[in-house]
Amino acid sequence: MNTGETRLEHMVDVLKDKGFRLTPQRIAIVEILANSCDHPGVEQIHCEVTKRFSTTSLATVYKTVSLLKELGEVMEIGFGDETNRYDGKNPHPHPHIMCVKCKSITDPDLSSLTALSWELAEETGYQILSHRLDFFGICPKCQKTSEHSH
Amino acid sequence: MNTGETRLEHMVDVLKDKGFRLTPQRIAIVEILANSCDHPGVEQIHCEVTKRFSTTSLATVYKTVSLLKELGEVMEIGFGDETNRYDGKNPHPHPHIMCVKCKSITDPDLSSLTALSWELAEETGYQILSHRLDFFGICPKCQKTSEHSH
DNA sequence: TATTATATGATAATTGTTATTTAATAATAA
DNA sequence: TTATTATTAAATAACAATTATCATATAATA
Repeated sequence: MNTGETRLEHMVDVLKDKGFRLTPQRIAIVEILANSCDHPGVEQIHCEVTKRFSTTSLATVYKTVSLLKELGEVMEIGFGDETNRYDGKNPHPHPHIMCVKCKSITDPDLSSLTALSWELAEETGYQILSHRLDFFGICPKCQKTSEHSH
Repeated sequence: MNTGETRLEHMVDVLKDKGFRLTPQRIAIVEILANSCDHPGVEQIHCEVTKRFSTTSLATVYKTVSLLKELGEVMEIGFGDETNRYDGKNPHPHPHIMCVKCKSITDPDLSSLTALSWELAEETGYQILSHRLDFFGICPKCQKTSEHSH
């Protein structure tokens, strides 16, 4: 499965293969998505890119992210009234856990999840295409800081 | 737990107890949320209310729905770029399954889900407050109609 | 019935996102 | 290397869902 190429190289290859141009801004955005573990939002990505290419527009970030989304290379994590966040490391459906205080998002390992999909298909007759499993809570670090503030 | 009062009565009582006024529009919105099984959106609720109170403003629907949400009496179901939908029958976290074609949302029964929360808390050290488990697929009815169209 | 704080309705404002348009530029071939 | 050309970027307008504002209306209470 992993032929030795990095996630960044893979994403760049996908763009190249489909005939999309490899502009510096685009590569920078791909790098950010491929390397960041913190599930950044558009605003955060834009903030990062402009450190290297100061004139980069928000619209460019939106377009690049949504292009990568269409190509199946990033997964969008939408939270109600919050802004969207993106996962470029693992673009396939997987559970997330978000801290409601510091807004950090991490990927827990949860077995016994694929079993759920089967159970569901059996029960409802649906053809399951995708799912979304997100937990909300308070991370260990924020639990500590709220103790201190008492 | 259920003292014999209907869901509608309960929601009205909560409003009354907290000192919120029981205006006709508000009661109408609560009725719609308490009785509809199809997880309506704001637009759909507004459409229903105006059948009885024709001048009801969209803003009133938004405000009432968000009041009930804050009181924990309706649960918001947000889907990415789609508009929000609301569940007034069961305002506590529970799985949904949505048909990507007809946009219908139903509530499947899934056991072995609370176990997942425990597994997660153990693994991550998070204090779990809430969760969201949504499946996307094609419902039996839409599966049939797409066969016909071949 | 009068009082008063709260809710409504109409609409303006805001926010996240998408579309548009002109200028810039990556890829290609001469 | 340079010229060509279609694609991309930047700036900004447009958009849709939602929220805020404020004058008017009204539910609750005395």
